[in-house]
Amino acid sequence: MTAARTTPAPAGGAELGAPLGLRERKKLKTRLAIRESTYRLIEEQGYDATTIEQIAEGAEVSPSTVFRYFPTKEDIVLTDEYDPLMEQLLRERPAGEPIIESMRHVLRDAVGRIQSGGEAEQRELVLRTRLMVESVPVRARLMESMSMTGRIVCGVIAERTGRGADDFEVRVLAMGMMGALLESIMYWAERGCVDDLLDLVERALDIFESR
Amino acid sequence: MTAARTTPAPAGGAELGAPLGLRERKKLKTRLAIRESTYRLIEEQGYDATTIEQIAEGAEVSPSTVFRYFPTKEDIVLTDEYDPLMEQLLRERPAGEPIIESMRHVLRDAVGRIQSGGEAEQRELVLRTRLMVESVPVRARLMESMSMTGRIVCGVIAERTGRGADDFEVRVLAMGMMGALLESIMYWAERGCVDDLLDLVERALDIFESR
DNA sequence: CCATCTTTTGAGAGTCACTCTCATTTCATG
DNA sequence: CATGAAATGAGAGTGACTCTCAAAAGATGG
Repeated sequence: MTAARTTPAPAGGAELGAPLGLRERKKLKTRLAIRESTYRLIEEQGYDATTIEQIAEGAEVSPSTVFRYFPTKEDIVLTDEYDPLMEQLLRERPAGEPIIESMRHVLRDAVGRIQSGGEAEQRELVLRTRLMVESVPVRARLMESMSMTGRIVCGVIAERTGRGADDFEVRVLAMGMMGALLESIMYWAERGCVDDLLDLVERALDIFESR
Repeated sequence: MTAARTTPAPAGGAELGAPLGLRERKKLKTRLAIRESTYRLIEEQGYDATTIEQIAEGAEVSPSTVFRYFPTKEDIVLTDEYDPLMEQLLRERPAGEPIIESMRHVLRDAVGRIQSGGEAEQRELVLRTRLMVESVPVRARLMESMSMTGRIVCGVIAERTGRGADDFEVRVLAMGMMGALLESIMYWAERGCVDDLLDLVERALDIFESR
């Protein structure tokens, strides 16, 4: 759902064959350490009160290093790797299927994956979503990445319909859907993340579909 | 279209009776001076290269004063007073009319107003829209204000349908529409603002309406 | 016109995210 | 183990934004 766009990414894609040298393993660990330090601090004292310096200290790296791994503070919280996954799942759907139907399946899959994943993953999702309601910059960044997700959806729609990804109708449709989706997440977050997210998302798609 | 939310607002609303003392007139002038200084500098050297200090200098005020009038740099460019106007126009539409139809009329009215307005107003619109494509923070701020506009639309829909403004369906619908609208503006901006904006907006609504 | 009260302003110091540069450390490779 | 490449840390610098405080300027009653 959120765009992955960081400098030292985990070696583009999921090359299984790569044995991953010491260097790469260390990078992964650092990246994780920064994230965890950030999550912990934010839960303790909130987003605004948490400085990069504290995050660096907690992760036992220098502030410079934090910025080498994440371009902005918001990105530490928001960057994830769902977009490529979503794109893949989306492309796997039958080409004839209406896009909304495809999205429904894909989202069901994705949300299900998180919910059945580790507890840590769920806490992360909740924290991130909470931040999105509480912090203006985080929300802004999320919206930005939503619009990137929208471009991906555009790509898929375009492929299926034979139209260009830059086609006006395609873009308007995709972003309309994104708006509806984002709002359903907001709604969920505002109510303390206690409702069934999957249910909300599906309802949002229903609403969008039938008008 | 964009939310007005600044500290020294032009005396809330349009109280015609107020004779406007010297103090108020000065504030208005300062506000305008800051805006104009900003627009000029941005056109000359771009958004990022323009600092608050330069803006202040150009407007012949201190940097502190700039922040007293506008909470952030983005707000200098984006703050406008369309939201209240839109809300008013929207409420003036017949209650039975479908919301999309109402929006169509309101937008037609609003866009028309700008196009038939002064040339300065049009240049402003174009500059702002261009910035939205070029600058990440500006775009973020615009999205934020779009979601505020969405809340207003929610309010109107709620009134008409008798549902709460916090009703899930209402919110999803409103934000979906906003997404579609925003994307049509992006589309316009990306193509150099040469197409007919009104036409695009209406098409966006059509698309949104018929699915 | 003056005294007083309130609002607006400017100046300055301070915080924090983020950028750039450069020397040092650390891993990879033959 | 020597050599080259990549990652790190340290430090200085920029710019948006906040806060505080004293000076300036408009509003007000006499």
